Amino acid sequence: MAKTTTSNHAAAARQRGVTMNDVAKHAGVSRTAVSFVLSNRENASISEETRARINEAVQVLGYRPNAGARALASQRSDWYGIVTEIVTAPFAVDIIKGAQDQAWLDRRFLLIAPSDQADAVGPNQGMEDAAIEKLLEQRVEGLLYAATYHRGVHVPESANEVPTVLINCFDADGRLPSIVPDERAGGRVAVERLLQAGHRRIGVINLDPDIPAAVGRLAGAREALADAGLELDPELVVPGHATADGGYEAACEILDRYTEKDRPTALFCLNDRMAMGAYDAIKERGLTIPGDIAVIGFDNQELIAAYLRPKLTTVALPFEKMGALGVQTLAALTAGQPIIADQQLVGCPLLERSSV
Amino acid sequence: MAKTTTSNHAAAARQRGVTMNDVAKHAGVSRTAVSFVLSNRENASISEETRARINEAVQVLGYRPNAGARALASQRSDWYGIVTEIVTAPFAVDIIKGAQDQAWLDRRFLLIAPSDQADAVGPNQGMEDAAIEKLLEQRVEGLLYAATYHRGVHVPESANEVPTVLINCFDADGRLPSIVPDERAGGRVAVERLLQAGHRRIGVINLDPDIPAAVGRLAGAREALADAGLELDPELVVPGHATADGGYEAACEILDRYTEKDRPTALFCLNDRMAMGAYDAIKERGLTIPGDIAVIGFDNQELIAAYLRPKLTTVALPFEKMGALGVQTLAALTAGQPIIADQQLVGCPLLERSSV
DNA sequence: CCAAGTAGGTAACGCGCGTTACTAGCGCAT
DNA sequence: ATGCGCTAGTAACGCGCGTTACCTACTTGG
Repeated sequence: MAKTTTSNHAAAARQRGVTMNDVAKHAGVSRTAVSFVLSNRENASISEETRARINEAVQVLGYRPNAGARALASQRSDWYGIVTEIVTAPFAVDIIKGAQDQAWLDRRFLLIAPSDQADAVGPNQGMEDAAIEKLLEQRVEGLLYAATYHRGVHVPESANEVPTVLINCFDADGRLPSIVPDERAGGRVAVERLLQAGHRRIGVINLDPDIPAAVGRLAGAREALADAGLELDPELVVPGHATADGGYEAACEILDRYTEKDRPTALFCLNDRMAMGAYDAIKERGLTIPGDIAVIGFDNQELIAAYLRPKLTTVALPFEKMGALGVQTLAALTAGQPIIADQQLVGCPLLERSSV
Repeated sequence: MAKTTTSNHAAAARQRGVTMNDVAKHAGVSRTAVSFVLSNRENASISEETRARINEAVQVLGYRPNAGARALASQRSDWYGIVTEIVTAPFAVDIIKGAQDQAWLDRRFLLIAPSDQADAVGPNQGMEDAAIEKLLEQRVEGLLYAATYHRGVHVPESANEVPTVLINCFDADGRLPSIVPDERAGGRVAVERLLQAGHRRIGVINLDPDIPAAVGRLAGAREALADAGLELDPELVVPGHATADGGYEAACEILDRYTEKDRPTALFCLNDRMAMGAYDAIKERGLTIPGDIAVIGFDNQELIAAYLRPKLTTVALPFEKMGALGVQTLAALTAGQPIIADQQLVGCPLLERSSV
């Protein structure tokens, strides 16, 4: 009964917003005392008894601090902002999640701004500027700028007003710290896995050869082969369009080009979408995975890799980890610590499934 | 040159935060005048000349309003909050995007709170409460509560303190307005499409028969058949686990059970993941899609539907639209307008691709 | 020449809170 | 009695802004 009354009281009071003043009155103390207790001030001398009275009043009235007012008075918001090109892109989301989780652990709030409105008119740049502007209006203490695929970017100038960290991309103008996947190590681990399974003739379905992902992954593949005393046969590297259809066509070409003896026994597809297409090409020819041809992908696009049959062994891009690291780096920067490194590389773990 | 100076000036000033006072001084007017100009007040009488001077000062100094202070003074935040179980779930993200875009159009900001931290300890409920609490501390004016799959939910009590709208779920206690997909109409359109293509014997790979998705889609399928003077053969409805493997097994069962003559010529898979498995079963038996067997899915899980070969014809769940509608409904509620309806149904459009 | 507008502003309060400076009371040594 | 140091607080300012009430010219009609 008493409990019901209390909770009703709380609900009613909240309607109009219970303030510290209300709490102070209820506890019979000054608002300052309440503030001291709530912010757990070290050198404040408040007796245990009044402290208890205040805490009780907070409970009874259902007091909830006003984050905006607190930010205004204390001149710090505890907010970070993240702006990313395509909020619904499968990868952007994982970055956001990693950052969000980490921010939550640090008792901070992550404001997420879209930079690609559905009905945006004109160049994307304008949208991005507006998003950053909006975040700065909220007085975020730091900014995260994330790309959906690893590449160089030009960050709007307004980002320079607060500490900024780039995720999954790097500053083409070379001033801002960034966090990117270690593509090279990822390519290496993929091919090492194939070598370990006994494959010596490995086909590679390549991406656009100019992007960092292709450059890094291919370099890693070469390293792994070199370690085993092998070389990458240029003929076995076929270009592919970064889709399932592209992978299908590339796989067809490589499979039909050789006799059964010369045919590669494994395919390293530089992304999972292409691997998905390669599966079709392989199955179409009556070959089995991994019996006749082993396949390894890259990206770990869950919806594909985990549902293909057999499930696809692939190398994961560490999006969540990059997001978390981004927040940590930002925390360090806003705390005035020096930058750890211009560019932090994050490892790409191999995910063993059933296609090798 | 002059421009450089200006922008430097602006950058330097922003460091310490340019306030309205600074603008007022620069323009030689009172802060009130600045406020009037910036908020475009109707009945304020400011001459065109001083208005121009103020606007110029804003430009020169690089003034940016402080959203927190504004919220504090005006007693309205222009913020909505959204809390959803699994931020990275493929569907949740689309809801967020729809809501985000709409909020942006309405010049509002959407705060996104996760209710499923990676390292959450104990029951999920605690996390959700904390997330809502955090949003209320930011003084959001309304709350969106989204689920990743259509179902009944219990919303934490604290959500009652501000207008709340449910998306892709409904209040099991029946008090809050909700927005859900029209599963029945979706099921109907799927089967109508198959009928239109000449199929008369249609297999259905079902979901857990108790969830709203299964109930609605199946009911819609029955309606479509009834309109064509047909009945749904109970034997042709096989239960499936909601994964690719589940779809594979269900499809195997239905394909192997009949002779070529009695075999259904089309499969309605109640989700795309199962359709993905069904593809494998069909191809494995040397049958072609859609030549021998047409397949239609549900959900439009892009990464699957758009990359399967042939691309999967499916019925889309209108996540973005639901998100947008959620924000619109919230806007109406916070404006004091009466609720349009307890439950708003949103249509599920058919996406024609190549599997029918 | 005077009262009554009207255009063009400004002073001052309060939003909810953090923070600094100050005070009142008390025990204790001088 | 006086001074000192300590505990347990409180008064008051300011954060940046919206808003109301008010004030001062300058017309305009009578």
